[in-house]
Amino acid sequence: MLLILKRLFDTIVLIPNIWMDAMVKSPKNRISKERILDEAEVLFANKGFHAVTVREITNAANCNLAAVNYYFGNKHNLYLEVFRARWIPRARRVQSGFRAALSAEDEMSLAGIVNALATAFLKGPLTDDERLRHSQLMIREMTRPGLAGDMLVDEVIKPFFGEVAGMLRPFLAEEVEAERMMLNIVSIFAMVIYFNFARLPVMRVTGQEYDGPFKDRLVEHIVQFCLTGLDMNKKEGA
Amino acid sequence: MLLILKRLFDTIVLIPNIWMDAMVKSPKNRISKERILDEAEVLFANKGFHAVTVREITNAANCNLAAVNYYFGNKHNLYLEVFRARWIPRARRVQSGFRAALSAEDEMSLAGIVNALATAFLKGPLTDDERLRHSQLMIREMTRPGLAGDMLVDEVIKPFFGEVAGMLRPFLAEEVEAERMMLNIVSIFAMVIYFNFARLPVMRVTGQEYDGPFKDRLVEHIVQFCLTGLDMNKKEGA
DNA sequence: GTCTATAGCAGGATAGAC
DNA sequence: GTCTATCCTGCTATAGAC
Repeated sequence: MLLILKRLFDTIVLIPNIWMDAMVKSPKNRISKERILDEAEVLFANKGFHAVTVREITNAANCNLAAVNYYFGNKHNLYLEVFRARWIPRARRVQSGFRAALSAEDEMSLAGIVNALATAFLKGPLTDDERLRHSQLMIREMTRPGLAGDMLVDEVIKPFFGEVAGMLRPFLAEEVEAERMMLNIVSIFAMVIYFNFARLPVMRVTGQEYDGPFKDRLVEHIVQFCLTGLDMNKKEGA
Repeated sequence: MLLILKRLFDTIVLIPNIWMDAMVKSPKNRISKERILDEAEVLFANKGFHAVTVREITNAANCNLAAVNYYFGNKHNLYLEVFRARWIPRARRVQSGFRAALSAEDEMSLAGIVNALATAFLKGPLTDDERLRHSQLMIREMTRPGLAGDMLVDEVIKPFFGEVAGMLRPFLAEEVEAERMMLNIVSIFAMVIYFNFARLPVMRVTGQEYDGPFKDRLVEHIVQFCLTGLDMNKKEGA
């Protein structure tokens, strides 16, 4: 029991500091460390934290079992670091892609904003694999908070939602108060995220592969649905 | 020695709490098999297949470790059985709720269908806990196919989507072909499912608890968003 | 910094008493 | 059907050689 308490204490308090020191003092072997982060992200995204073993990671990264503990202290810390060093920077890249697409337009419009959002997240700067990993990790953290979820919401999602809110504001009626504004933004994201991570049921239900042409149709659909809902398909006079 | 201390600790401190929970959640008069299914579902929903141990389940169900293997053969089979015996019947209850709500209306309408869908899934026949569990399990299967995902799509989702498609058909233009029809239905579900399982970020971003009044506003928002998109909030003349 | 070897333990599964 | 006792695999984490 003392051992257990000690382990707990180490995990929460001591190891992160030790690990920070190691990172600051020994920036030599970035390469192994980076490979571990790469492979760990893929595996964590595919299978989840508990389903992945450290052996699996180090084998995939073609390095020694002990390397994870050497560089990251323990498995859980590696998981957090995957978010700090991989997920968050990638989220920022997607956001930059969104801003770039917007600033390329002649003038801002509701359709332009929604289109830029859907495009950035479904076709944006990421490779297809990256995109899948990204949303899988995100979904995992949303369904099971406590591992890295808070960091994710506070540092990435909330600020970005605020930014988008500011962009939409001029186009929406003054009566639309803060809560409704957020619900609208969340709804756009719900669509984008869902079509990203729920490929399997979407493919099964539509009978389509997630190839280029289909993704183009998806973006088009999402933009139209977010702008006008089912209205766009309504029968004349119905 | 440490092992003995830990066992002692478990026995004195942990077991009584678990036992009390078990009395509340799964009264002893339910036969063991049912109690195991009840507790297994809660745990699998909260933590995922790999993060849950058989010991955890049998403790929560207030029965013996060997019971899982006796009744279900192994852990994975128990997981599948949770879907067969709990998830699918509950999904059918939700679907029945949807049909009941619809048949209570004077005449079918687009708004009526969407409203019945959102209501059935967000306020419908389930308790709040059931609803959360239900969507958590669903999301897990969607992000990680192979455990029970196929069964779920084939036996529940696809047939239901077909049914909804038949209902929407009369209200949509003839040009709307099968794929676009499915994308529309998937989109409605994306909204409903997202607001069900992503409570945490939604709460963090809106600053609201998922209480009764907020859920009413959610349903209202979802219906409006699905019917008219952002249009409903658009500034006059924008 | 990298690797081997291993401690120490949790977890799934089973045999067999009752 | 239920329980105890136990096997044994495979895990994380660490010690210590090089």
